[in-house]
Amino acid sequence: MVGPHGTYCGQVMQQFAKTTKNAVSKADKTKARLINVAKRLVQEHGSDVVTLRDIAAAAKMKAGSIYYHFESRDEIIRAVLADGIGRATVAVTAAITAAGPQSTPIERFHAALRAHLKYTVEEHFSARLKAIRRLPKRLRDQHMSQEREYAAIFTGLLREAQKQGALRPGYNLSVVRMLAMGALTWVAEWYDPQGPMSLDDVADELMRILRDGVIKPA
Amino acid sequence: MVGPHGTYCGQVMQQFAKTTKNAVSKADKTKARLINVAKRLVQEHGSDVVTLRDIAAAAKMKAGSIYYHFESRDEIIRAVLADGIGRATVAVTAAITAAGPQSTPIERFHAALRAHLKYTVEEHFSARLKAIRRLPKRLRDQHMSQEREYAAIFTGLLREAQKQGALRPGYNLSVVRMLAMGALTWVAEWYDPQGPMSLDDVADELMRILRDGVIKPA
DNA sequence: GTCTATAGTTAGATAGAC
DNA sequence: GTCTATCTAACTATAGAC
Repeated sequence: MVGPHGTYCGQVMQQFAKTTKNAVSKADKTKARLINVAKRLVQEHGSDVVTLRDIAAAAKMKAGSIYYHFESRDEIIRAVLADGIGRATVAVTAAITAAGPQSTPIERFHAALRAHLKYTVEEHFSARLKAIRRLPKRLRDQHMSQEREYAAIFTGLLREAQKQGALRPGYNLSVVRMLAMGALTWVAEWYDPQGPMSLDDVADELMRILRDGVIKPA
Repeated sequence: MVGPHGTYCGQVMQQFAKTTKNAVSKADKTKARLINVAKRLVQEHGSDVVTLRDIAAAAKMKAGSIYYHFESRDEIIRAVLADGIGRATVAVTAAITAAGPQSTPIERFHAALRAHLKYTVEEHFSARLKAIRRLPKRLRDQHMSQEREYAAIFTGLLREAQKQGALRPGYNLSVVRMLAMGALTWVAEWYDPQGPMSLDDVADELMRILRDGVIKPA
């Protein structure tokens, strides 16, 4: 009657860890399916309005059955958040790697922003914001620590650029990073895929602002 | 048994309109008090978790009595949003006026961003984001039209600056505005009032980015 | 592992007394 | 105008059959 929660307790990004192992039980698959289904629903309707019954129905199960795989509704939401930030990390680090070892930190930062924006908008990241506050403290702390690791990727690139003397002096890099990523986080709220700009265009526009500024020098 | 909803139906920013009239009934006062109480609760706990019973208790009433003043819970949330954006508009236009007629559009834009940030963070504007999606379409449309009017203040200043030739060419001003305001909207998520930076410092940092860029010219 | 059935809560909303 | 009392409808979560 007790589900296999304990096995993964404390682990972060279960599904990524799992793929490196051989044993993938039926429970693992069902759990992963539930996370994917829940993610889709949360993206579409917001984390607050999605019920266990919704998730169960979309996964062609009954609501009660979910409790075999998760201890509570909050655990599912947390798993969705962890999945999202895990995949974002993969996407961003891949983009950085793709920039190549010859690239400058600024070029890598640019590539990272592009990847971040693409992921953010396509996965409707802002739906996540809504979820975080509602989580019980323990789960929220877990999420915030993942969030910090993710942010550190970007700050690290800026710091590299700074060390190479590529930045104007006098900036607080954390503040610059938060302003830049805030600008991109908000894009999901106004971006129109039917419009003339691609997401890369938007990221490039931000990069141009960071590079040149908007205002003509007097 | 029917409340006075119809009297104000379709009106925007009731409380601002009211202050210009003489007749302020008891119902008007109670309604305003309910909006203020609801706003405080929404700021503290998020729009989704605040219940009518919470609002009633904080206003020292019983839940059922609220229905004399509002048709539904959604109407209260909408009133909170309208109140918020109304006050933000007042704050921003006041800051622009305070910049004086001799000021440049860029200076006025700077003043507007400062006021916007101050209001956004102090009133925890981001709580609002959470609320918008849940509103029924009719109320959401009303809110979005107010939102557009507010945004137009900022785009207007940028367009003035552009006309005076103060901006670098090739920028989409709406995109610049949305990126800049997105950066500030996100500030409420990370700003620490105990930290070394004031909110004006943050706004100034963004203005410096917009002015000079972050990256050294090659 | 998934089901059915249901306990236990809590929410928004309404009716009628005062 | 505000109250009490209550309806109805949802939700999370649990228990036990299969």
